[in-house]
Amino acid sequence: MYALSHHNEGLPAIGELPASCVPRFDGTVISFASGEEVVGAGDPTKNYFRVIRGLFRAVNFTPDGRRQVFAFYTPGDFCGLEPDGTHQLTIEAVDCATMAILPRDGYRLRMNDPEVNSALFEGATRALALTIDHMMMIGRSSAEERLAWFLTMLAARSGGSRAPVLELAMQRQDIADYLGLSIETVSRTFTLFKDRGLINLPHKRLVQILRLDALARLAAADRDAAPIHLELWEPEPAAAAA
Amino acid sequence: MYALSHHNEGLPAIGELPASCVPRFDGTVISFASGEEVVGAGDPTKNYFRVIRGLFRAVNFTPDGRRQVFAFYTPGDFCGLEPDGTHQLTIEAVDCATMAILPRDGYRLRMNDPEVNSALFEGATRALALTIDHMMMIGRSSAEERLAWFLTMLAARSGGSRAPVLELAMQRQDIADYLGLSIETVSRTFTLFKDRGLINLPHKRLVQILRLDALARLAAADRDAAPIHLELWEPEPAAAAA
DNA sequence: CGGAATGTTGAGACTAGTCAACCATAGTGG
DNA sequence: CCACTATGGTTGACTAGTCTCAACATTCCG
Repeated sequence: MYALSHHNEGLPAIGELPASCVPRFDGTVISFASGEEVVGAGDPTKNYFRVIRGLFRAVNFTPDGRRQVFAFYTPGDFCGLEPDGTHQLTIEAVDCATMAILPRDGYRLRMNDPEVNSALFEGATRALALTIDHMMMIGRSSAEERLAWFLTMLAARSGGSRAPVLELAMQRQDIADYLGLSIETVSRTFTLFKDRGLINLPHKRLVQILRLDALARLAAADRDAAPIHLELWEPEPAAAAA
Repeated sequence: MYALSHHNEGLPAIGELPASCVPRFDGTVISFASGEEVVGAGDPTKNYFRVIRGLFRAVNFTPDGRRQVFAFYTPGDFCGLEPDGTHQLTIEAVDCATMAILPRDGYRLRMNDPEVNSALFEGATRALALTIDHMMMIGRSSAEERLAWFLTMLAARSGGSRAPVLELAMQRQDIADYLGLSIETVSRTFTLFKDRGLINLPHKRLVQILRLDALARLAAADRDAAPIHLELWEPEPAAAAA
């Protein structure tokens, strides 16, 4: 369990949050150290969770130790939306991060509140939609396509910039287990992308995207597409008017 | 779209359904021919669906034609639970089958009905749970483990018998695309299971499970488990008391 | 500076994919 | 009733991509 060790050593309290982050959900906010467990597989499903700060991951293990990372959760993301009495996934903090704990009982009592309902339902269906993509990728893509998909997704999440610099909070093993690859293959594919000029790796945890267009095309798993040329991915409409 | 061609040629009408199948959901029931599309990827999300009879599949394609079967739906299953304005998945009839069409508008109007809400939410989270398993399997399992997982799942769905005979309504290509394998590998693995005495294949579409215990162990992806011995999978408690 | 953890690179093995031939079954029409 | 065909399924030979194991490099931290 997440152990009520809310050691908020100088971390921002709930007061600092943007209002949009915890709308009409009153929950306890708890901080987790890197690697610390929020819930473990098999724990009773007492709460929902919402990320306040930092990065979390949902993982699952086979009996013989193979590991699959099911999702990464960033601020604003809901998680813990599982049916039945026990959690199927373990949720852990990737780096030092904070989470709002939202007791399920409270929601059950408010089952008639349409806003709560649609928020929960929306969360579940949105997770489902993402998972469809994820599964498609794992089931049918090459190593290159998988990593390209991952980087493209991170770039999209991180906001609008056309050549974003991504800070990878997770380590290679997490990426590998998220993409269904071995850590070595992930590493080799990073190197490959660097050698091809698609990215820069100023630091192991820092990825500068140089050719988002090329990555996006790879990610789309469209092997019939033209083999990459140097057009801008999304020319500014303002500039185009000149 | 699903074309209002409800050609109910001698098929059971909704009156024949067990009451539990369409509880308090009043929708039009439509029949589909084998391979016929219920909704296509990109169609607007106007309805939810509930399988009445037969088998449906949810599929997705990459731009270059690779195919992934996301799920099979059997009677009682909900589907069409997707967010946003358009469907991500194509839903098709595998064999000749019927589906209840449940207009979303109707549900929105009944957002305050707690029963409808929990049914929808339950459907979404249950789909999510299944998908977690599915993804774990696709991401981290060998061909043998995947097929064992598939057969074990079908056996569990088909009811209690300890040595069930499964009728596969779907063809090998569907199984392959569901498991993220090639059709040849699926075929070879069937043959392998037969040669090992785990199953019998009286007909291509008929699988007799001989060693559910062994399949279940394979499916659990537990490579450290004892290498299969002939204990009964689930000895009858009554018999054990003797 | 030393040690541990993390990441990269290389060589070889192995699983599953691809391509191609073959087989089985179910219709269809003479 | 029997070719003839179409479809779906199986099998074999070969290939390619990824994993495994091992060595090495780098970064982090005490």
